[in-house]
Amino acid sequence: MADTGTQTPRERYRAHIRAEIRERAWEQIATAGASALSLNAIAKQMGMSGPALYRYCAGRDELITELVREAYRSLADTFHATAASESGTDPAAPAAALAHALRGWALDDPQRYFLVYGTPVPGYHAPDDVSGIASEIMTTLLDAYAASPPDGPEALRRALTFWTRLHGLLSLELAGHFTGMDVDPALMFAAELDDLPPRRRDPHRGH
Amino acid sequence: MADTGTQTPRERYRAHIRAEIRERAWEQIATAGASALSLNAIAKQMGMSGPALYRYCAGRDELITELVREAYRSLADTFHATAASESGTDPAAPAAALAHALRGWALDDPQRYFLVYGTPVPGYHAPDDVSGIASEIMTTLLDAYAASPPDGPEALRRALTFWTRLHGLLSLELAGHFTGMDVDPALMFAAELDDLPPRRRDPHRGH
DNA sequence: TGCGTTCGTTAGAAGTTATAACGCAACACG
DNA sequence: CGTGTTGCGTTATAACTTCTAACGAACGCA
Repeated sequence: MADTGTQTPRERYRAHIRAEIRERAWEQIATAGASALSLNAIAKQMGMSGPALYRYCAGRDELITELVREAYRSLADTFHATAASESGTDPAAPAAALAHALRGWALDDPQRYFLVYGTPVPGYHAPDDVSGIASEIMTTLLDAYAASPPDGPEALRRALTFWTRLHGLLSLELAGHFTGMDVDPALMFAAELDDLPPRRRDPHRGH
Repeated sequence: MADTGTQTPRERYRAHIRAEIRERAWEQIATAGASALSLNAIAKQMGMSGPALYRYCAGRDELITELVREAYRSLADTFHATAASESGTDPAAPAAALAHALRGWALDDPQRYFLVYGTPVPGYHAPDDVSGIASEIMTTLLDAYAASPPDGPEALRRALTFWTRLHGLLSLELAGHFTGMDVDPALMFAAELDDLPPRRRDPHRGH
């Protein structure tokens, strides 16, 4: 993006190292969870010893925040791509396409999903740009529902229902709460997706 | 249960200390999350220094497992109590009662909820008795749905839908993903609860 | 009263995050 | 092409953490 060509060798090197740090961090998170992420272990894996890593990242929390940002960005991009590729086809389907994209993204790396939608740390507040990406994701979903009936509040309600229902299903599936319970998550997902657009399209405001 | 009267003074003392340990642990978890739980800090809070705690609990993981068990047990008891108190009243309502009980239990201590349904640690497997309590919870929910139509698979489907939808809503609410999004979680919850029993072929009573 | 169990202590090993100070290599500039 | 500044990686250190080992003292039971 920002003139990659006019990078000094040092900037180039820094970017490379930082990328490798994030890469190793993702590996660790995938195998042992975010709470087990160790800067020291990453440094040793990269052949350098301990404090050298602090040249490239301010600390453990900053690195995790960067990974959270990367995860949000990844989901936002996935949503954008599916929304774009689905814009020409069946105008009633974009929500379904987003649903499948979400499930694929979640199954692709469960811990990445949990980094976005998992247990929050009580004190922690995400930086502004991260919540910006979060609202970007929500907007993409909202657009998918605003397409058919150009109705604000109703589209929001549908988008929220999409989000909460699919998240409930995915979250429990990824956490392994369905194991040994004779239930096919993929089938459940399909069933919920089928139920998703509330059939009562008539003005059902009264609550 | 097992003759509390015939406790030796030492057993009595041990039980008291262990209870205080769990109490302090819950305080820490509520304010800083489970990943920040520190045995050392608990010991200092209790006026004794560090390794003394290892007389009462095998280690950090064992303590967390005990808290997870306590959380599961608490939810199971809440469900049992709700189902029992609701057994005499409206036979179509027990699921709704369970739903409100679940939401109350979740809001009462969000981190306790996440200890049960939050981000899992990839390697960790809960001990048998904990998964026993989990299935006990599911059975209570299942009974609430098996009451009206004595139909196995359909009751399971409804119970699972109850679980996944309400968990999705609660999980996102407790994690704060609705903040700044002009949405009332309580209203959303009521709306989802209203949509819950799929009204396809309900012989007794439509909604 | 005596004896054994159990408790809480301190000491220590092996980790972790994170900072400070130092030497050296690499880059940039005259 | 040399020189100087910048930045990288090192080791040392502090302050944590979990957890084990060994010791003395208190407690309970006979």
